[in-house]
Amino acid sequence: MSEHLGFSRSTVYRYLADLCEHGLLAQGSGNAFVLGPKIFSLEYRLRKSDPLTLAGRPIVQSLVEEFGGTALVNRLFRDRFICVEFETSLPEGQETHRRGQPMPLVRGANARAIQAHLPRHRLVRIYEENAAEFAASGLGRDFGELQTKLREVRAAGVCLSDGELRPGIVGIAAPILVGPDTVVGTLGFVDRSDALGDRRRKEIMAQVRLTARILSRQLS
Amino acid sequence: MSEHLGFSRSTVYRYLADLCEHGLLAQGSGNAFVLGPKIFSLEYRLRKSDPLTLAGRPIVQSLVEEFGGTALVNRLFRDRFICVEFETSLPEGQETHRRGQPMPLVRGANARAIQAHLPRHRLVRIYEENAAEFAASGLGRDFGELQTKLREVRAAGVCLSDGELRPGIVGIAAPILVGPDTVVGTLGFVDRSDALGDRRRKEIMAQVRLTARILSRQLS
DNA sequence: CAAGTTTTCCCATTATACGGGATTTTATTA
DNA sequence: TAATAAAATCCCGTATAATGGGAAAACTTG
Repeated sequence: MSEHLGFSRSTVYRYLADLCEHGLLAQGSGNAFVLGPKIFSLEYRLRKSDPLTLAGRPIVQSLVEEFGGTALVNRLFRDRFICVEFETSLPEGQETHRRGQPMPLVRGANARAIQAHLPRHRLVRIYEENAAEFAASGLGRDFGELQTKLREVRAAGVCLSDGELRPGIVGIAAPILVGPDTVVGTLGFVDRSDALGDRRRKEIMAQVRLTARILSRQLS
Repeated sequence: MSEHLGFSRSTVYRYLADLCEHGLLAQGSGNAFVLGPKIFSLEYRLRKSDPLTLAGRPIVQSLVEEFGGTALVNRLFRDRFICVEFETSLPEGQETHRRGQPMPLVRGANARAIQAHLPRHRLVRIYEENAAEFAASGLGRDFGELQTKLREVRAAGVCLSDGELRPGIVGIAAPILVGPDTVVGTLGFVDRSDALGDRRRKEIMAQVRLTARILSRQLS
């Protein structure tokens, strides 16, 4: 560790002792270190206090009860986009998503829902940093084209992607907004393409759009 | 904040900026600060890597499927004792326990299961720090009496408490051990007293004991 | 039990975090 | 919209606290 971090051995010992002392690390079996109890308690606090997580839980549960598949709430931080709540009807271990997982900001329905409501300068930044990926995935060979597509998404209030992130998987997502038009996250739904007929997709899109709007209102 | 923490205003601004920078805090709506995205991703890592959590999940699920009620895995850290995995058949919001919640080390079945396998000096310390509570709850007016009781628990490999922590609630717990006799946590089961007849209790105790032993072996 | 290894402890040095104050930005009111 | 007040950010010299070297202690291993 000392080598890897570029600190002297004494310093590494002290660091480890301090981190353990404060519960951020813990000595696991053998001579291994694992993340400590503080992580659990911080997550517990977060879960109990974060309004998005709190309000999102019953919603994702209801969606999955109604339509099967997987439903998730994702939260946008300054630069990261993370799944903060999810529910699935899939058997244990087969989930495609999980709490805490980083979500892509470029491709997929959830990314699109975010992009559509991002202030221009933030969108530009994302576009520039990932120009190659945008071009490769077809949507937006230039920035103008992207904007046109996003304007549609914005008008619709919900968006669908089929096989854009993973082949054979459909994603449906709607933005969660606070205030007039500030996006703080998305409500997403995911299922296998062949499990969802055209009629079903429309139905789910309508529901996701509505529930995301309810969530938005609860937070405002 | 500056007043409360005893730091100058500049320092507090810098702290907040740094913490946000690293994702430990995030600026919430308004001028509030909330725990940041790093908490989610750390918890995610922990969940994916911690063997106790990993191995515990299917077990608590199966127990609840079989017997209803609530099942939990608790992990003992140096000084803290925390629920790291739980499953319940109770409707949302009515759970008595949750992931991340600190568990008591003095009273209740889980506490007893830990105490019974703690090295002497650690038990002494806990006893001394909480002598009043031990005495008040009847078990162990002196250290000798406590030891006698714990010896029984240890022999049985499982223990039951009725209304010891919360009136009308039964707890059943067995220690999770690695190596010859090092306790790292407990497997617990909780339900309403009136929902469990004598026969049922015996049945569950046997199962909890067995599954805790399986868990122990998986970890060793 | 001795040789080797790991861990802890201590202290002088240096680097970096701190707070005061200047500067910029945001909010408030007339 | 301008003027005033308040809040937030930035900058830099000083002082404090983190660092690494090395000695001592504890633990492994042959």
